[in-house]
Amino acid sequence: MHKRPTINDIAKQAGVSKRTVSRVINGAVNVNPATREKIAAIIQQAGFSPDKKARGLAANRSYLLGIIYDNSGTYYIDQVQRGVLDISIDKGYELIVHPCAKQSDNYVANCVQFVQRSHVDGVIVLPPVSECQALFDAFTAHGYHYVRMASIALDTPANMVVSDDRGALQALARYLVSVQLTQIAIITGPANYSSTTERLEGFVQTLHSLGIDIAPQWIIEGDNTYESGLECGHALLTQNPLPQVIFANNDDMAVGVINAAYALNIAVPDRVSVVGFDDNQLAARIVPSLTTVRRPVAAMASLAARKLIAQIEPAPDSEMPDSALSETPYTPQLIVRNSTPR
Amino acid sequence: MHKRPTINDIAKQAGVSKRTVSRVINGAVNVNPATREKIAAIIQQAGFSPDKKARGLAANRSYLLGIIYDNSGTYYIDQVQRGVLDISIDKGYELIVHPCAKQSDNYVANCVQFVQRSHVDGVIVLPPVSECQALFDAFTAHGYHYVRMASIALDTPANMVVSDDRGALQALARYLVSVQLTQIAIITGPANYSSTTERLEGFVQTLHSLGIDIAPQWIIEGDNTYESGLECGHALLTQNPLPQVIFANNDDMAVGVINAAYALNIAVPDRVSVVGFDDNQLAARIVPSLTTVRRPVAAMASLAARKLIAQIEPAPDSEMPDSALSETPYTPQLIVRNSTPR
DNA sequence: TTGTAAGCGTTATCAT
DNA sequence: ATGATAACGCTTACAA
Repeated sequence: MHKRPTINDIAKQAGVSKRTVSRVINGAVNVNPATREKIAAIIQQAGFSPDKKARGLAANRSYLLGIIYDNSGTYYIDQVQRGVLDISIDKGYELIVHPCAKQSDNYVANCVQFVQRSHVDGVIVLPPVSECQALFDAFTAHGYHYVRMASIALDTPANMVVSDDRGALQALARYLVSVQLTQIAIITGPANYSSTTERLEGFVQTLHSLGIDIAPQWIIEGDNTYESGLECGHALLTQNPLPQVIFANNDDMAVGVINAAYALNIAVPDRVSVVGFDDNQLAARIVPSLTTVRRPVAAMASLAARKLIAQIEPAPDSEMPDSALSETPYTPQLIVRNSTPR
Repeated sequence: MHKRPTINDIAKQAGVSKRTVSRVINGAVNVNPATREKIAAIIQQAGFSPDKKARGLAANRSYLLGIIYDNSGTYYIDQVQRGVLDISIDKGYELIVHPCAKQSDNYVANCVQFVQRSHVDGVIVLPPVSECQALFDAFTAHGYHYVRMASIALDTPANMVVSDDRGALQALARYLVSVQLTQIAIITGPANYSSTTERLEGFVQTLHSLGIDIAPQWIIEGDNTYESGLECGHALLTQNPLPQVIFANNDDMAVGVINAAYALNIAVPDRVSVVGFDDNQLAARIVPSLTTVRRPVAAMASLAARKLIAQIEPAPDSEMPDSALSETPYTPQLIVRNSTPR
């Protein structure tokens, strides 16, 4: 690595003190416009950009954001990373990643240690890790900044970005009823996830309000994996009579159901329809393509980044009005494809 | 964020100078064992870990590694990230991500700027970005450290991690011939990618050596996207006679072919077999599941991290023998599934 | 509007 | 074997 220009080099070239250069860098107000422009030009021409570690050392910041996740699905993760970067880069923050193993029981300590050693200024936490209250108790105890992404407000607004999964499943319920699909089975996610509850309740309650109730043996619990979908799908599809529709708590399981149906020689959607949740890359490409629910993941991640940075940088004034961070309710969208009748 | 203990706090507590604490942290030899243990205990008990930015400021390092990619597929990206972290964390480096838009024509400048502003100590570059020579000329000119992942040695061994795609397709050719599948069509990747050439040549030449030649109209160029697979698959499947097998340069395209076959009501593998490359998450889940080629992506990424760190930290001695970085030839593995006859 | 100087938490040089 | 002390590149009181 070659030597990069420093603030001193710029100051020397401009014939001013480095304090003035610092002012220009940070957009302070009290600088002579002529001086400012001159310095800006030199900075530009020299390709200078302030050293984040030096800057951070002085300001007690790292200008690093972290992102913590386990098995959120690679497509989801990728979208979150891009959504966060869309915002953070402009604000001067880089993004560092921390995949963790939620099943290992020391993962709270592992995540705390990550924040400690990496010295990130704050972290964005994806589901299902975002549901682990113990983790955020620890973060709070340490005074760490964080934003959680989830399907329900588990925390203060400043610490949360929420998608309205409940509303999405209300819409799905209405849609299914509207196309006469009323014998419905459900493969839920793990019972202790709030995403599971939100979706299940939104679905079941709306169906109930429309006069439809689901037989208890048609609600079974999966674990959001493909294998689980395969297994639960098999269980459901070997019952008699068959449900008209199976809703799986996510696309991975829904694809498992489609595979189970295929193995049992049950045509989708002719004999049974399948609906998922996520709209991941499989959804559009599986045969038949999957009817599912899509959340605006990248946009949600961008908001998470904005909220996190707002925490880190106490508003200098009312510069960033709260409205910018207000809850644009992130309403997921129902995507109807070929795994339900047209 | 609460105040963390610093080296001064530790020094004070231990009743020694901070230079001595520094020695303990860095495992210097000239320290009294008793002193060392005492200090180590205090560090442990205080939960102290040295501040990377202060350390980096003094040592002219950031202890940050970067990873640059475009559309390598989210599953591939995720595996690389985890593979890199497996190594880098132990060596004290965090990982920062930079998705970039290769189609935008200023992306070389964009990537250079990323390295500049983030002050990463080095970057790992994934295909297809890793094939862009202009980028690495720029990196070299700036004196940046990098490692490229690709299907052929485009650079010095220290800067490359290579998978033997050519060998994998030789194996595939032999397999197909062994099961009597000899009327073969190919959907290649973009002609200017070396991965395309390696796979195509390995395949075609081996087939030729086995007495089989491919009709020119059965070799068409795709662009590695699902949509392209759909389109090229349709083109191939509306010819008469039909090929027995279609090899697509990656899984996304192979899944496109399967969808095209489905649309044309052509049974896979009964009337036509399909083979892909990557073994991404779709491959095992599409119906029928896809015969494909799997590279040890995480292991390759780990090696890339080791090579990169070796560049950054000039070997103190022969501590890390070159053998550790030697080319374990990364031979991909043929995965036979249901899109070819059993 | 601009500059001086101290300090952020480390490592590195040179003594002792 | 250990310790002063000066960097590293920046921000920030405090002056001028």
